Amino acid sequence: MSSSRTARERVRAELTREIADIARRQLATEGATGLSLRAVAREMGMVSSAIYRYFPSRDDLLTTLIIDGYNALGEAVENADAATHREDHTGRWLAVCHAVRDWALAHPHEYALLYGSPVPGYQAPQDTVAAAVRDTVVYGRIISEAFHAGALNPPDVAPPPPAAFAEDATRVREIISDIPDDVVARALVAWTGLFGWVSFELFGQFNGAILNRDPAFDHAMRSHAAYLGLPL
Amino acid sequence: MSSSRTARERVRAELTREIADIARRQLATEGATGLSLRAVAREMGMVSSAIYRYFPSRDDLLTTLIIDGYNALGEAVENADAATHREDHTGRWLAVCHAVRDWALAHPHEYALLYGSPVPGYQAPQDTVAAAVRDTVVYGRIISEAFHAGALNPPDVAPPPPAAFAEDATRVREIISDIPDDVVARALVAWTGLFGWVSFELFGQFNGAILNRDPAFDHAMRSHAAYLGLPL
DNA sequence: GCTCGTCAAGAGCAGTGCTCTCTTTTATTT
DNA sequence: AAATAAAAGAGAGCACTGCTCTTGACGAGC
Repeated sequence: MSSSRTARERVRAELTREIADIARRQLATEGATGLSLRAVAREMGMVSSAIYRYFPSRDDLLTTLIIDGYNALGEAVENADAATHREDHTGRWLAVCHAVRDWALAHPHEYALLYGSPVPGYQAPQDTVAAAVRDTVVYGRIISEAFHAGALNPPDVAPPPPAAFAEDATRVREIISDIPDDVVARALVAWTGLFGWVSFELFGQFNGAILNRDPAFDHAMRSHAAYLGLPL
Repeated sequence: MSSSRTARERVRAELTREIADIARRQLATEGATGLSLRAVAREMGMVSSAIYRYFPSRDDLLTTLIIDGYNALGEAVENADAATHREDHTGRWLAVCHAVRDWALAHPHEYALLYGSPVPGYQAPQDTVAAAVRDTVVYGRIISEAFHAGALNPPDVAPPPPAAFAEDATRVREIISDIPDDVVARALVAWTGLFGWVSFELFGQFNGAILNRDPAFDHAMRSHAAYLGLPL
């Protein structure tokens, strides 16, 4: 009884996975707007309406791809961090930066789906946020551990964060635990700086100007490290 | 002869402008992928094929909107800079930052078109780049003037840019004139940091975490100013 | 053995960008 | 003023999209 039911559910899970895989391949070549349910169905030898047995709408398929994307990026970041020495906080930060950029360059359309313009009419469901912060959690752990190891000695040039920032800092501390407001503020600047750079590079803003990008990126991220107070 | 010819060309120019205007309104409400030539034609009381007399393709209409967008943002940035004291370089930087963010918040879909995921299959023609650097030119002027006024005293924590950066720095100096490589590098970090923040805010990455955004943004941009070496 | 839920298939709806042809309007030339 | 050339609008049509609804087949549980 349950064995046959699982047999059915197993083929269902298998097909669901295959649809997502083909969709991901299409996403990689055509981009988000080029993702077509009918094309996926065609490639599977299915009729288009059959897809709807597995994904109630195109947006649901997109959601799956987004969650998978966040997880893939998060895993890449986790692996990069794990391959470094725990006490080498600067190395960990740089490893995270390069992991984000490398993954983005390898999966430009997926990156665009995660960090580019939101798909119009598409409202990200709550399921995505858990996966979305996976890389941020790694980043937060590095900052937090560096701070508590006394390895964060920021240059004394930045103004203190405004009082109005306290509330947001408390919320951020649910991810990056136990660091003072000013470190939260600096962490935010570095984090947005990382993704700002990657987005500029990927979305064509550097075209014709910044061409030798590997060393420029590395130096920019070292600059952020210096601003964070990480030792160089 | 020429007066009648201009009569025809005048109504043509008028219609072209009206199409672009309606398209911009649609873009503002529906987003880039929701921009439909047929809908524009419908709103104009035209038949869809007639639009093609004015814009050979949807991409051409998009190009027009993109150029207009860059110009609108560039003008906003220029005005913000012009409203400050020329010697107050920090104030000018902050004015530019807020102008970019304010414009982006007021025109989220247009900002997404300019700085978000590139539209798939769409190749930005050369016409766009002239308009695209308009805000960067203002920024570059501020940095350059601050440097030559001796107002740039960066904290001595950042590593010097790598030798491989020299070539790109030369290219950047065509926009930001006469500043040394390390200032170019810092300027790049701040510039990407600004747009990284705005993109995060606009594309939903701050949702549920950073809510009191005005003061947080202002502080973040002051931090970039400090890193640039601008006096606070 | 019969019923019932699951699934694939197909037709169809409303929409899209774009092209082609045909007709009407406008401007120029003879 | 009439004839000609150029430009623009109208409409049909192609191939495509997401999505819905109905029909028919198959396998599991009573």
